[in-house]
Amino acid sequence: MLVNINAVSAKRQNALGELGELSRSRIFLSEFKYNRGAEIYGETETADYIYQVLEGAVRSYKLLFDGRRQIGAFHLVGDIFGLENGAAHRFTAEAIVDTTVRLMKRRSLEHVAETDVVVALDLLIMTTGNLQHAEDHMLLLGRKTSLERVAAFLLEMDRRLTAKSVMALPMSRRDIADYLGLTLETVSRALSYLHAKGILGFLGPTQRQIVLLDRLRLAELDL
Amino acid sequence: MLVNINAVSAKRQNALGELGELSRSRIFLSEFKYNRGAEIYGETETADYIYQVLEGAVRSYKLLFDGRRQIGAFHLVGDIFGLENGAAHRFTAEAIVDTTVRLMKRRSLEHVAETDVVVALDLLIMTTGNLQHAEDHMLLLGRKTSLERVAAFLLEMDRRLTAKSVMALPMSRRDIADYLGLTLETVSRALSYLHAKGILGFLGPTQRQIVLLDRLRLAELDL
DNA sequence: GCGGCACCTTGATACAGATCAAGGCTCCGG
DNA sequence: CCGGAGCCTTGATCTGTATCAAGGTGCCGC
Repeated sequence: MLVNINAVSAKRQNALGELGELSRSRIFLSEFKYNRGAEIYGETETADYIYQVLEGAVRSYKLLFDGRRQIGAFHLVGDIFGLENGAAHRFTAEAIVDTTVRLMKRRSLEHVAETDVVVALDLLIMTTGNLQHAEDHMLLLGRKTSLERVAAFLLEMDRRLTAKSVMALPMSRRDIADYLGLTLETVSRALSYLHAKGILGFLGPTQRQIVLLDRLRLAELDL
Repeated sequence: MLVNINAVSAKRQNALGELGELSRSRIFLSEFKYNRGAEIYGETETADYIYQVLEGAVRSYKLLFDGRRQIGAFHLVGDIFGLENGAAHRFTAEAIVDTTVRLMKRRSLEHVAETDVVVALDLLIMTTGNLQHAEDHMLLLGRKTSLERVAAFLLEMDRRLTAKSVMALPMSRRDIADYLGLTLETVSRALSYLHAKGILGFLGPTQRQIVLLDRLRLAELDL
């Protein structure tokens, strides 16, 4: 559901690192805001738009009938998502916190890609990046222990989330668990263990602000 | 390692369903044969060629330092693999049985893609297909039970392997286990359970020939 | 400022699947 | 025909993670 609309407010000049040629074509239409928890699109819905996170964070997931959930990716500031190269979305996307996205019509992008080989290759590069992430995640989900998974998660977020020393995780323990194929209790225990070992520290009153105190030992835990 | 070379033996006119425009450009160079168990390329090797299976079957996998293995995909007759869109391979590929592949230089494909938008879009379609498979497999590895995984595997092989009523699996129980994130014993037990329930039958002296007797009930076991 | 809710941690117990172990079958080479 | 290797099944036991349970903390609305 669209919660709040700020159409065509082009004041933001965000870092478009991965956009390549797309950033040069003026086909991003407008901004939208989604409240925390709001659904951006549902699995199997027709893919009319693609999105870029300007502020906030998004989770993409699949559900089984009985409610088991697998989060395939978190989308952070700057990330592009919803790029399915097909008629229908393959994940449900939800705002984890209040989130602003920029969006464009998928058909106009397709149209450009059909004639402009540079845009087509940009799409290929982005899709390849998504594929590589999924391939690494299969190894994690199929063969790593709970501690290895949590260590890998922290290192991924450390790399992606910010240059600052403090990691402000937007997602809950349950989100992390559903990303790592664990339960929230197991995630919590792994984090407590890393805390006790002096590998990380907690900051705020909530436990979502984490400082990595020993990236080397953390990396040794992720094989 | 290349085991046996049949260069430019173009006698085979295989079904190239997924190749699209690529099948029309005459850039597939030659055929190679790999013995059962032979490595086609290693993880992190530079990706000089891309491959199509003409006969046989191939497994693509990642290893952890202590030997834990995750197979990301099986490549069957007609499948194209080794398409990394980057300098280095991200998996190790091995022949599961004696296997013949057709191969082409990656650079010549890249060269064509840089000018021909149709070829670039073909590459995008193939990469998107690989991504979709990986996304579904993340759900399986993260959230499905052992029985659900084995049921999903059988249905996938039934769909991909042959139109015939008998499924001749080229891979061992250990390969299946490493694809599904299980042990070979758990795979064996799940197959025995499905046999006892009358959902499948075994044929030959070895247990690799399987007949699906009740696809409907099998599909109900895969959520 | 108080009550309730969302979120997190920690402890106790249960269980699915891993591990350890044994034996059977087929194939192959001598 | 025999012996051994590779592969598979089945049984017994173990264990990592899930499940069940209780309690703590911060935050928000009234």
